[in-house]
Amino acid sequence: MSKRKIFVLTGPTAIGKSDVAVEFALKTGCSVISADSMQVYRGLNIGTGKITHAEMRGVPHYMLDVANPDEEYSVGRYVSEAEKVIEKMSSPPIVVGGTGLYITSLVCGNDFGGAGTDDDIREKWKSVLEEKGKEYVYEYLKKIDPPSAAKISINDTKRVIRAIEIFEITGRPKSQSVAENNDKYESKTVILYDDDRDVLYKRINDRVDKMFASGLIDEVESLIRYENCRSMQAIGYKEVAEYLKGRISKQAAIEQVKQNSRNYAKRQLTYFKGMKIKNKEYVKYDDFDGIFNVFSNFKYYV
RNA sequence: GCCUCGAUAGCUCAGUCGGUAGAGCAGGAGACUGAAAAUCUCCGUGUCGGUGGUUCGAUUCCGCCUCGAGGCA
Repeated sequence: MSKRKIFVLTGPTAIGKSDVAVEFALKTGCSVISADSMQVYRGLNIGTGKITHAEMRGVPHYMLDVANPDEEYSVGRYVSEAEKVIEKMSSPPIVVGGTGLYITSLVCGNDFGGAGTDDDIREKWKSVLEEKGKEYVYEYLKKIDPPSAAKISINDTKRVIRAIEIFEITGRPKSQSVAENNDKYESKTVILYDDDRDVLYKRINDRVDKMFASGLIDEVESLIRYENCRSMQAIGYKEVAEYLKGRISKQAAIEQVKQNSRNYAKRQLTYFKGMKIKNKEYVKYDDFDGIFNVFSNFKYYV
């Protein structure tokens, strides 16, 4: 059985992915699959820059609003759910989003070594971390999985604990159980870019201003009961929550949302650059013809 | 007008008992396999406000000037 084909469109936050995707979908008749770790949550609309119903212009969008804000969504869940959606499609979809890990995991078919998650194990090691310190936890990882320990910083406690978790669930060290990419799909990826960093940052700042103008604060207020949930670590939400609790001024919240968004965009750019994925190509964000050309050429040669 | 305190990296500031200086943030580069809008790693030469003086040597001490902040009139 030959591999299914997918188009992938990504780029830093505020570069204009959603619009391009709809344009492309309207021209080709394909559907859009979101690849965004925060737009999966219902109710997180303004702050995540989620496309509105009107903006979809009739194009079917998937993987938006698939979880409640108090759920703990994850890459693993994303991959299996998105795969199911793609299975049902007769023509290639366009996968659009800024969450690089979701994209690479979906396209490559990562199975994460068959290890899921185990809250008990995580909680256990979190308390060990608090009681005995990161050195102790790191030493343990060194003992059970030296190659992983060598790659992970002692300070990156999330990854240290995850590596231990994989070992405790599967009985094998992460360095041996995580499979190589198996290229689940035949994909063509377009990374939208802007050659002027300052212009990108300006666009981000303006977009944040628009979010506040369109009611971000009210949106966060309506979600404030989820403040300790994973969804509320999203940029735009955590900062506004601080404001609503009276810890920072409104102006400070706005500035922080801008700052964190800019830092996030920077990290995204680094991720895309190093993304190990086949057929990736950079196209300037406003070069619509270029984007269409890249995708349509791909259509013919596969 | 007088007095006091400031003036050091893009920003906020530390420091040098006189031997040309360092943190946080910003910025840059990088990592990333079930928290990823998360998490983590690396990168710091700047007329130490200007100008005279003391000194072997001044960003550091002294004088004057400029600009801030506050106080007294």
